[in-house]
Amino acid sequence: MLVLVLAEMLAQNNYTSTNTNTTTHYMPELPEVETVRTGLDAALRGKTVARVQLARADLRFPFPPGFAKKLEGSKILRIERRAKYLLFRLSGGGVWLSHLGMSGNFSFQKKAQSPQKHDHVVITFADKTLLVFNDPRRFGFMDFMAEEEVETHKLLAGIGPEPLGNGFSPAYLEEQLSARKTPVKVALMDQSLVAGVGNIYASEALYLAKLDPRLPAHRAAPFSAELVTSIRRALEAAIASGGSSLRDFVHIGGETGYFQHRFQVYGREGEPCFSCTAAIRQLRQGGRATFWCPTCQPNPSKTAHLRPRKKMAKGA
DNA sequence: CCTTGAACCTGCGGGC
DNA sequence: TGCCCGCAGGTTCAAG
Repeated sequence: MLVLVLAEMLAQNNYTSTNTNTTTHYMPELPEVETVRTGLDAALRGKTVARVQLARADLRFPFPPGFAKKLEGSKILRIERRAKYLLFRLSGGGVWLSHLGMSGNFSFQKKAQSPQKHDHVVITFADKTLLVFNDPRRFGFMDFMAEEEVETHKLLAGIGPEPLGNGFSPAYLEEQLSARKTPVKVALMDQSLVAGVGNIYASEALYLAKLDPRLPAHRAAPFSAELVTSIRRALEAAIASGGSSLRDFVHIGGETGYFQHRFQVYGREGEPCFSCTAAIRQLRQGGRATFWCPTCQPNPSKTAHLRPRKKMAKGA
């Protein structure tokens, strides 16, 4: 049953056989990747890879040499997430790493269907079920490594603490923000500072924390406790929404509430703030769109005096 | 070291 | 209808 749920949920963009729904884009930041991970883990755990077909030699990067052969014959033990990366742990000690980029999409299929545009990887399992990776923009990619290489993998080694883990403490965040002049919103999107916070949830978290996204990071540092709480709340709410849509899907029959997850500010320029009704505003920071409420997230010059207290001298 | 901006690639919606 | 433009979840890289 869950298999059907997953197939539908993950095949939003290229579902063909009974597609009557509008196409929805899903946005692979941490909550979305975590929801995908949950679904894939439930559907694929224990399955043996029989065949891997690549429609091209590269996505964002070339597939590693012998990629298909390294997967074939292995059993999927479990699927983990680190930042926005998926790690498929395989029997034999191999790890299949995957990133969804901007438009990557895994769909699970009970039987082979006619290939769709941008289907780049088709994996057939021993039980004849299939997993298809579709990615129009090809910002996604895949890699393969031995499990002992995970910690030192070039793309994983520099990633900051998981925001929902213990390593992401107010003290840590304050230290990190204090050393930066860049706008706090840009800082939160830096994967070396904290893992998995992307363009949407950076705006959402700052709204919850009532902080102006333009505030220089070092001036936001005193509010690190609020920021940690707000980041976690924003991410957890979205994950919960994804989880509930997984459960509810069977009853809804086509709509995934997950994709209707309501954002407080993202994408809502000109619309009323849900808290104060002021018009949500938009600006560009580091080339990306930022959304904020000018009333609930007041100007830096007005927040300066709100500093709780002077920072205590550090050390012994 | 930090910071900024361009680049990667396709699809879509708005304006004309 | 169609063309052109800007924009979109992420990350890497070069240059300042």
